[in-house]
Amino acid sequence: MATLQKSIDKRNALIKATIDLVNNNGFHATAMNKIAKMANVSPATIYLYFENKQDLVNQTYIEVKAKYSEYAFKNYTEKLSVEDGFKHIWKRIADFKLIECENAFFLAQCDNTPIIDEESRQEGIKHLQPLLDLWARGKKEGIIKPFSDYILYAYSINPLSFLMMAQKRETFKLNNEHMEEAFQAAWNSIKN
Amino acid sequence: MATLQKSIDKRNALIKATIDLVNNNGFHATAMNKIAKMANVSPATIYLYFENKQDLVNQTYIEVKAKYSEYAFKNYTEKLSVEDGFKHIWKRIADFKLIECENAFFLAQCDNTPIIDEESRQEGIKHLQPLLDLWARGKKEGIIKPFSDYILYAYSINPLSFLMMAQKRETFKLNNEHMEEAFQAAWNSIKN
DNA sequence: TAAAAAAGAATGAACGTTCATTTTGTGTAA
DNA sequence: TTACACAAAATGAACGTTCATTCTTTTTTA
Repeated sequence: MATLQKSIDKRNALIKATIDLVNNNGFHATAMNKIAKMANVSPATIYLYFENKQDLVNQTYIEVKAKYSEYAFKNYTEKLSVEDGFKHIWKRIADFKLIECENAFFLAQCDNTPIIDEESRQEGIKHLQPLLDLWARGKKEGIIKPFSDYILYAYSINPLSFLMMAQKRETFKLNNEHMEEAFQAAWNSIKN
Repeated sequence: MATLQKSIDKRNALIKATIDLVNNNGFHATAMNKIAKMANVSPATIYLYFENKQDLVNQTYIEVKAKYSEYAFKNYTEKLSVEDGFKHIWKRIADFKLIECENAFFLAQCDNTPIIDEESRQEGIKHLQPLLDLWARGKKEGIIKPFSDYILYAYSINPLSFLMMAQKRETFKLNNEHMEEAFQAAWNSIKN
């Protein structure tokens, strides 16, 4: 008998190519053809790994989103004070958006367009729980304003996406001083 | 001699249809065919008003962006104090994102994807000057933190886009109380 | 050697755009 | 006021191209 296994490398190459091409051309302008070529694979091979184009982009989204939240909570522990915990997570997310900016840009694009199935989108949201828990504790201790989580996120985390986008477009160059300012702004907007 | 004039109504209908379809399907998934049908026009007619599909979406972007900044600065005067002036503009922008949310959503999509020519994007940025002037004054008077305009924008204005998106996806329902909270967060993040 | 994996060519559908034609509206002559 | 001429505006069918996907064949490997 012979059971080969599909190469994880090929799958990774396909996902990487998808991110790259979608980032630069958008989802629908990205041909399966091109994805295959960039991944050094035949177009037909894609369909051994993914059901169709939509499935490919959905899975890419979920994978990148998982990588994002894993990165965000690396080394985080609930033992930290609310302020320290927040600063830790905030800095990790900031790093991700700057260092893994191709991944972050892909997420931004998915989150601002109708290319991702609602189901996959919901799947991606789940991972932020530790941050929500931290906020709940902060509110209880009177350290964080009693705002809805949506507003807390909009003002403390999401602005990093805007800065990343400006950076990517090369209309703005983030340095360490900017980062310090940005964190101040974030913390001031949510702290009590 | 006979000089008919192309109907402005038709052009408007085409732009409206473009916004609607691009919002719901994305740029590349929107066929000229469908735009024409929604605008009650022949596909060929589009090419009397616009060079091609890219030109159509570029012009739509510029038009919506102009409407946005006109809305933002309605009734604003430099005679207001920095805080009052900021609150005025902020509320106008918030209203736009909630009331004209189809327009706002279209802009968000354009600003987060590569569908718009860089040239058209630059064209759209110009209009925010009064806000930048206000910030410059605020910094000089020591009322606003000496942050770069990108950071001020990211933390005080851009979060509204995130809230609008959540609202549009019906995962969040903004009410007046939320608005008050959001303004507080915005002001706290930039005030000295 | 047998079955999974991969390949590349083939396919039909859908796309943006153009072409040949018809319709519309206006200035002018009767 | 009417009728005509004519050019701009508008049309629907048609075009060539490109796309996602599939089919058939070849390659790989246990």
